[in-house]
Amino acid sequence: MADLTPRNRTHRLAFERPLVTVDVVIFAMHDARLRVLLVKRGYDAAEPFPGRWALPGGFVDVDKDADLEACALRKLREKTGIATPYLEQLGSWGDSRRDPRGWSATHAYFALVPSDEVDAPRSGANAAAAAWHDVVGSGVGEPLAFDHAQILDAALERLRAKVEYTSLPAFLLPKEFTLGELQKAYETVLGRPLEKSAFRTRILATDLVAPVPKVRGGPNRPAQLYRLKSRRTPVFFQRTFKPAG
Amino acid sequence: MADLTPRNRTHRLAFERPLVTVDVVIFAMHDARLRVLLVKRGYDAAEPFPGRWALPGGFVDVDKDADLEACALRKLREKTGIATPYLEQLGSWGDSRRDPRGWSATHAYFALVPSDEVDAPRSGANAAAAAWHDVVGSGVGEPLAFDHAQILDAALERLRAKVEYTSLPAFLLPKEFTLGELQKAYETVLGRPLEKSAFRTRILATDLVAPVPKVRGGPNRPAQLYRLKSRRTPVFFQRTFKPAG
DNA sequence: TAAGATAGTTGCACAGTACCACTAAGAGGT
DNA sequence: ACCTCTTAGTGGTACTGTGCAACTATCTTA
Repeated sequence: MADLTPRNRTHRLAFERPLVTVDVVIFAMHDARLRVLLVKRGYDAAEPFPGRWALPGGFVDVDKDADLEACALRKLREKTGIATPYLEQLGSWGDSRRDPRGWSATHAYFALVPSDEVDAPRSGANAAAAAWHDVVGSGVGEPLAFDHAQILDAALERLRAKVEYTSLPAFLLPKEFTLGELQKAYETVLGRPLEKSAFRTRILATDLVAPVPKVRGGPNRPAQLYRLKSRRTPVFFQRTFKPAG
Repeated sequence: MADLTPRNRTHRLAFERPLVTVDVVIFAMHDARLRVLLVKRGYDAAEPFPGRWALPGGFVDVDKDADLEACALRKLREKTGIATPYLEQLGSWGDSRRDPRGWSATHAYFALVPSDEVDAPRSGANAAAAAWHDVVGSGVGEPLAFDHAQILDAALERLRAKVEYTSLPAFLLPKEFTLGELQKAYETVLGRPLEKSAFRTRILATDLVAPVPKVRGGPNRPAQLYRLKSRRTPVFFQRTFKPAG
């Protein structure tokens, strides 16, 4: 306990180093349902959690990855082909037992991808092993590899909390959308209905969207189409939607 | 690029592993000033950043540390003697260049410690090398080791953002405090004055504090003393203090 | 007794949401 | 042509919490 500045002791570099991974929780919305992309682990019994569903991720490659975010973007691009999603660092989980191969720490990110850019996981080498899963409650209804269920739960909690006061659901929609569709996205993530009037007032009072000179037709009154003013940066509101406490 | 499931490839375990560290941004408030605890790095020129101030932290010890949070708590306890602070994960920073010894990733935490429990850094082996620094703007007015200035900046940004809608400043105060002192803590962190009336209404409307049957005297009207109902869990408000957008 | 200082309250204006009712504009059936 | 259904979009009142400012309360010190 005398060593208060371990970085100063060169021999520490020879100490055992933890495993370092990056995992990405990728959310999308299809048919008014929130979904998350999972990959199925191989059946090689020598590997941990064979056959289990897991978050896309893996070891940091110190030769390929310039930094953690680049590593997360690489995983996401490999799985979905999307290069510029909304990407946010979620947190890190590290302990001696989450991976049977040793002390490991994972850096978790969560991404929101537009529903028109990924209808199906990307075709490719192991693409058959990746699939969208419906989110039900705080998970996907089945156990996941490692502590990924816990990470997914944290991602959902973060997402739902931020949806109360940010424009995050807009990143789950295609480039052009109606205010009705945006409200539906909010309601899907939150799991409760919102007041139409207050919702529209709030959205239009911010600098979030701009109308495009088009409408969406249908078996009823056409709706004005909007686009995001910024495809990457969310807007923060001053209030939450509904007093909850 | 064909390998989409690197965890399934055993030989990866032999790959080079990044260095893994934990750093803690420890905030306290003394005399209505926000301060952060820093440690001075040794002067051994073989080590990176000799003589520079740095955040308390160091390598994860896979034998001692059960998980990341335990590691952060260990660093904090070694430096301040405090065992149960408010502790929140801040984020992680990892890239190939932040540490000249190799690809490294740090897990950063930030802690809020009560002003009456740490007037001075703990005495001990290297205690002389630890000191409280006044926060000015987004830093401490001098360069720090590694990317610690960036981490400190992120911690301040997070703290100031959350102070707008949470009870975090309460964790910087002693066990018993007046509402005036609490308001002063908010104002110190935010750097702007708040309305007394609205502040009191907000605080008392939540389940944050309970009065203790004591008052604090002085050269004026005595003030009611309060204590936190929960010493660890913050309260979230529905609104921010002042519309800013 | 007055002055000074901080504690704590009260009243009014204003902003934004909740709630709810209303109008608008299309498709499709009769 | 008309009615109905459906979703888009607007308007009006009530309520809540903050901004602002003035007011009262209670202590010490001179």
